[in-house]
Amino acid sequence: MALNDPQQPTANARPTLVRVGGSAVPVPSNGGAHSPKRMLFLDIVLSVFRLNGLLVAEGDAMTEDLGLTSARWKVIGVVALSTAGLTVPGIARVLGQSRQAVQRITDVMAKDGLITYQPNPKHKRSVLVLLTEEGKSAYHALREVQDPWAIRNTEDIPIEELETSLRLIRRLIHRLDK
Amino acid sequence: MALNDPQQPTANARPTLVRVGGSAVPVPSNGGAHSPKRMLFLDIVLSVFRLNGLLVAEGDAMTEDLGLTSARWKVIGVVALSTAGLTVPGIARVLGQSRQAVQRITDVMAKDGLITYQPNPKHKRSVLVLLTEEGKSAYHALREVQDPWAIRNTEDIPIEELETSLRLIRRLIHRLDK
DNA sequence: AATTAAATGACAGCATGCTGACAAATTTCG
DNA sequence: CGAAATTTGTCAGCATGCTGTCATTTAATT
Repeated sequence: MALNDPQQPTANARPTLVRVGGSAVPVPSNGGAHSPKRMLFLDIVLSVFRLNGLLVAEGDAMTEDLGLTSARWKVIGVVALSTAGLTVPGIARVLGQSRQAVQRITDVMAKDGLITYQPNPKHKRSVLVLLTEEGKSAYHALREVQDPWAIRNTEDIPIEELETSLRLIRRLIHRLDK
Repeated sequence: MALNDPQQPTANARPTLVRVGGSAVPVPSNGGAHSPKRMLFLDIVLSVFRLNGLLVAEGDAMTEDLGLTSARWKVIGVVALSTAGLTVPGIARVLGQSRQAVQRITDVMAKDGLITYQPNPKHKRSVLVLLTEEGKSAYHALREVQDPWAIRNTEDIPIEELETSLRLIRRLIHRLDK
C-alpha cells in the first residue's frame, strides 16, 4: 500500500495509469475496523471514474472520422431509438443530464445538420428532435465501428461476468438516482 | 425497445433517469446478427457513463461541507497515500488524467491551503505536492463520511458480486489503457 | 561529453456539464 | 374556470478536463 512515487513518463498526452498495489484505495495499515467491502466499493468507485474517462476517450477516437464526439453519439443514440421524436428535456432525462447541457449539444448538432427541430403538437415551444438523413447515416456508421469494438472487447469474457457486473452497476445507479 | 417518449418532469436540476425497457441500448428489432454480448457490453458502457455522473454528484454532495469537490478529493486521496510526496504529473498518472488538469486543481487547492508545494530534490522545477494540516484534516473528515457511505451502499450486496464487477472493470481499464 | 529524446511548467483555447435565474408555456388542483 | 405548481427555453457563470504549443529541465543514447 501507499503509492510509490514511480516517475513513469507522461509527456503531453493522457498518461498511463500507475497502479502500484492491486488496490487504488486506502488500505488501512493502521488497525482500524475497515470492512473489506468498504475498500472493495471505494476501489470500484475510483475504477468507474477511470473507466469512464477511458470509454469517453475511446468513443471519441472511434468516431472522430464521423465528425462525432462522445456527447454527440449519446444524443444520436437516444434519438435514433425514439420513434416519435424526443424533446430536449426528454433526451436529458434519458441520459441523466441537465437539459441545458443537452440543449447546447443539440443546438450545435442542428447547426451541423445532424438533427432537426420539428414542431411538437403536444407543446408550443418545446420542439421535437429528429435525425436528419446525415444524422441517420452517422448513426449507422457509428454502429459499424461500435459493434465490432464491443465484440472485440468482450469475446474473452464470460457472459456471466458481464451480466453480474451490469446488474451491480444498475443496482448502484438505481440506488443513487433518487 | 424503442424509447417511449414519456414526459417525466425535470425542472431545473438533474433529471431522473428514464429507462424504458430493461436495456439502454439498441435492441435489434430488425433481424440483424447481433451478439447478445455486444448489447450487454454497450449497455454496460452507457451504464458506466451514468454511474460515473451519479458518483461524482454524490461525492460532491457528500463533501461540500468540507469545501471539497470530486476533483479535489481525488487529489487529496492520492496525495494522502503518498509517503514521500508526488509531483503534479505523478498525480496525473495515478488518476489517469492530463497533468494540466491536475495542475489547475492543485494550484487552487494550494491557494486554499489544502496542499503545499515543496522543493523536489530529484527535480529542479517539478515540485512535490504535500497535504497541509488543513488538507490532512479534510482527508480525515472525508473518510468519516465516505466510509459509512461505502458500507451503506454495499451491505446488501454479496461480496462475490463486488469482486466480479471490479475484476471486469479492471480488465476493461487495462485493455483500454494502452 | 555531446547530442537527442523525454518530461515538465505555463499558457491558451475548446468541449462538456453543472447550477442559478427569469420569463413563457403547460399541467395540476382547488 | 382560475390560481398555483411545474416544465421549458434561454442566458449567464462556473468547474472540470482535454489538446496544442513552446521554452526549459531532465534523462537517455551514442
